[in-house]
Amino acid sequence: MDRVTLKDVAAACGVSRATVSLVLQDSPRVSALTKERVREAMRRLGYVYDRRAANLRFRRSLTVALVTTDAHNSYFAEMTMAIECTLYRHGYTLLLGYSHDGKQRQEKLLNTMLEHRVDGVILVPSCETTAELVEQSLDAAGTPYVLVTRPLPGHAADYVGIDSVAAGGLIGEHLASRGHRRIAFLGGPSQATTRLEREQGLQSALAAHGVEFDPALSIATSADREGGARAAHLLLRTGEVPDAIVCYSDVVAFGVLAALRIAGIEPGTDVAVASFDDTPEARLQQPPLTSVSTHPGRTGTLAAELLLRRLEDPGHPSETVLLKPELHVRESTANLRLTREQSLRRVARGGAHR
Amino acid sequence: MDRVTLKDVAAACGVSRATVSLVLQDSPRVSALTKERVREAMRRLGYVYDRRAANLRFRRSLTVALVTTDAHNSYFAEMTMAIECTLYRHGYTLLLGYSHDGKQRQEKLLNTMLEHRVDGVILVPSCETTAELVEQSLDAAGTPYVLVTRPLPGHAADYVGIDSVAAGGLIGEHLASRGHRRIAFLGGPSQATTRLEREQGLQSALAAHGVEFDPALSIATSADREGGARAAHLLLRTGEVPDAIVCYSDVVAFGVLAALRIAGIEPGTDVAVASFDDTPEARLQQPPLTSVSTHPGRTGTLAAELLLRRLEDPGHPSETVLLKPELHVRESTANLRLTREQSLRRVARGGAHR
DNA sequence: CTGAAAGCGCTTACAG
DNA sequence: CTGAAAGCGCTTACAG
Repeated sequence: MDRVTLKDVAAACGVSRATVSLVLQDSPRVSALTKERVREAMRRLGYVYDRRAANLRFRRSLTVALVTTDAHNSYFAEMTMAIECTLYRHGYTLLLGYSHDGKQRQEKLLNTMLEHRVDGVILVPSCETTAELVEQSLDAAGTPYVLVTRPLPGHAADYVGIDSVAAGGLIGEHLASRGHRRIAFLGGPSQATTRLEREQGLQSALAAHGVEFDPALSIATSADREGGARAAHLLLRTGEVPDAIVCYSDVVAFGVLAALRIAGIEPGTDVAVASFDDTPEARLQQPPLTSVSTHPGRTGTLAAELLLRRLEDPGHPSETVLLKPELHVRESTANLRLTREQSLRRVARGGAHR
Repeated sequence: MDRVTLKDVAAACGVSRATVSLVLQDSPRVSALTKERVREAMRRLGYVYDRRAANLRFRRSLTVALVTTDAHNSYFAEMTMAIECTLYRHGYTLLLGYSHDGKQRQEKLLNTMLEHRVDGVILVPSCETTAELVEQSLDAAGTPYVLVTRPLPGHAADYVGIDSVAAGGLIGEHLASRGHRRIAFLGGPSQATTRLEREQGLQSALAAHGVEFDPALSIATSADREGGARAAHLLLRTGEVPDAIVCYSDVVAFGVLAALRIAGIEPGTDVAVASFDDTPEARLQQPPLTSVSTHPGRTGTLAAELLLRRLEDPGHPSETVLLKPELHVRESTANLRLTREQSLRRVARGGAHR
């Protein structure tokens, strides 16, 4: 038994395929009676609309591709859900691919998505993605797209992300104003724009308080738990415990916390710890983790909305949306009793550092 | 400028569309010289293969739909990644939809996926999904599918999940053997098969140790952090702190831990806490959480493999794969010093309970 | 080794 | 209000 098509439905009610097609679109040009008869036949025969065929004519597929790095990080999971939700509400279906932060895999995925004739693409650029790469694939194919989370320097396209410099600044300001002077920045891939920007913001804010950021305390690793643990090890190997540790992300921080404890250093007591993302898990740590919210849900929603607008109006000038980060101070940096003790140590050590 | 099609490429090299199509498939029927010429032209013109059109003829779309509940839970995030990875390796692209555990939304999503003519579907059935519902949509359309994570009683289809009864049994056995007698089961939707099975396994294992499970201590809520907190409140309102709390999932446990602390009850010290999923976050709690691994990655990979096999061989008898759970004992239940103290209390209270 | 023709399932002007 | 015809971009026998 073959699949039921428009032709079968048409034959079953003695009308033409054109009429059935019009019923499908609920066109006012078809009488109510005919509509009812056709619809009844569709139900009876178990007809399922074939969008591929329709889209071939129609030149729209009502699909959007999301190519992202992975979903281990709950930031990306949140963002993905928000994107799907927004697309769903507008009748679009999501095609999803994980690049695993690999350039080659990303290229293959983008190509496949284009072959599937998605109407648009939302891309979290993998680590080594360059502006040329995107131009050669997406722009060349004339497929609208939005970049998310990681900016691509020197590239004019719709972009949604967090203001990473400001995010770094928030933490720097917070730590410096509490008197911390020796501050490490742990984890995250060294090439990542996000990392560079956060560090830059951190550094500027510290400088504004007369605190110099020591590049030797910036240790780049992968942006996962293992990376955090590794960075913490490398830091401790220098024999120095800084006043505060800023982690590239909450996930990195989890690894850092574990490594510190193994080394007998109590986070929040012996050293302040702060990070980026403000995942739900950050709140649940012991001590609860000071973290800068990067608004994954809002980012996803905005990205989808920006893309949908561009689909409607391809000529719309490209737009960059930078969300404002928010600092959430928790016990990992806010325990006053402890910071007072630390202040003493800090003062005692002060001369050696400057 | 219109999109470049086979026709344009054919015209550019003075061959027919058929020949270009054969080059695309690297058919041995075309000479090497012609192939090179055609490929060069495709590059030069920026030709992008249109799978929709190809599939319309070919009757395969090389796409698979995943309809799952959400991705807040890192269990589902892991599973989704494993599915995407396996599909990618076999040349399939993933269409993704989140039902948010809603029956209606799931139905709409499934319908859309069928309209997109996916070759197969991987479904995490939403809460109220019945066997009939699945039969009316997926079976009626003749689209192969695999059920994941949540079984559908009385339904013969490919299924991959964890043996939830065994999982509950592992925790029951562990807690009973440590002398715990009053044991609560918190969180998770009451209708969920998974919940029923875990509770059943828990109850049986306790019974084997002569411990009776009190249904009054089984409190169903949503399967998220808030649900956990709510369940803990309801439990504490009875005025009793049980010996141990079994949580429906790690995420629920995070809510329970927070609520206990707010109430001045220290998890691991005043009450043992265990849960299901063994997410990376469980290890990172204070105290580290005893949890039963439910193998999300393995589940996803197997589900995709089962579906791919069925796509190749539609007549293959349907198969149920039940993964064996694994108990990971950590400090939340394993702190011996504490359990000894608790034993005393327990003994002192023993008479009152039985 | 290559081409002309039919067809996948739909939609869209154009007639009537 | 409804139908006949062309066409979306590809593939697949069938000829030559």
